[in-house]
Amino acid sequence: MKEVLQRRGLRATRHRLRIYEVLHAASRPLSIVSIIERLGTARIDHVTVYRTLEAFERAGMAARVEFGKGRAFFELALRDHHHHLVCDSCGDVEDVHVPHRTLEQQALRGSRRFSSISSHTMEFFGTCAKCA
Amino acid sequence: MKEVLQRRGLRATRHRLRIYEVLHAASRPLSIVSIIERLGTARIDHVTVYRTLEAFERAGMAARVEFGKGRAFFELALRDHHHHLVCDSCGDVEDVHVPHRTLEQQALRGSRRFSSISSHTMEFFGTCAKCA
DNA sequence: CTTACTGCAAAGACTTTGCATACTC
DNA sequence: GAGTATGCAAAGTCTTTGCAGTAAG
Repeated sequence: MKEVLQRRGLRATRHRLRIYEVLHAASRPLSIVSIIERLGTARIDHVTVYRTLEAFERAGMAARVEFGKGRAFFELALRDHHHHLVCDSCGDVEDVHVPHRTLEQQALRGSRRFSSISSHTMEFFGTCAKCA
Repeated sequence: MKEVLQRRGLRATRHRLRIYEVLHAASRPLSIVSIIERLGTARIDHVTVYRTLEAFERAGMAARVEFGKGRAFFELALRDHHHHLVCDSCGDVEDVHVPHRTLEQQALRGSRRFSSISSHTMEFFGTCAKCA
């Protein structure tokens, strides 16, 4: 695990390993607050959490996700590109795979003023089986 | 124009008409700051702008859009459902139409834990012709 | 004249910055 | 030991809340 960080030029401190563990265990995007809660006894300053996630993101280890909730969520960026299904009621998140390559092509084709598209975001909202 | 507001149960005050005008003239999503700037001499308190946009949204007259920038953007919700193409460089926005009905169906089909999908968000990021 | 709207002040939620100290490699 | 990482304090940005005064229907 230390290697994962060092290979990306990051120092493998105890705090960073712990944050990595939390993200790995969650296997879904977590808000900063939620990450701090799950750190439990580790008691890491919130500034450090912000800076660590920023470092992870820059290193391509984590991805930032927005659910229109006005705050950032993070997940490990180990898996392939996917999208999220968010429960309006309980906030639970499920990964979904939707063909998206053609979406960017379609968008570019439908555009009059853009010359290239580099990325996109897509989230779905609904009700999970538990809440239904 | 007053009718548009009154028909929705909102009082047609000078401020609200002015904010409506600004949104209409822009024909693209605007941040609160940008709206206040465009109000020019009107000098409307930012709290009023927030509350007005909230009222417009509740009445179905305006839609809130997020571009992952940590702040809200608003546009009139008069036109049909569409998505946005945002320039990474200058922030310019263009509307694009991408078939999306099937997207929600695909997502639901690919889900294991959700029973229904009610909405989605989708934004594209790239470079506009001007900035290219 | 009743009810909704507005402005001001203040607080709240989330995120960032500066700087001295502590730790990795 | 050089250079990064951390904690603390403080500030910054965007948004919301409370309340008294104002205006619309």
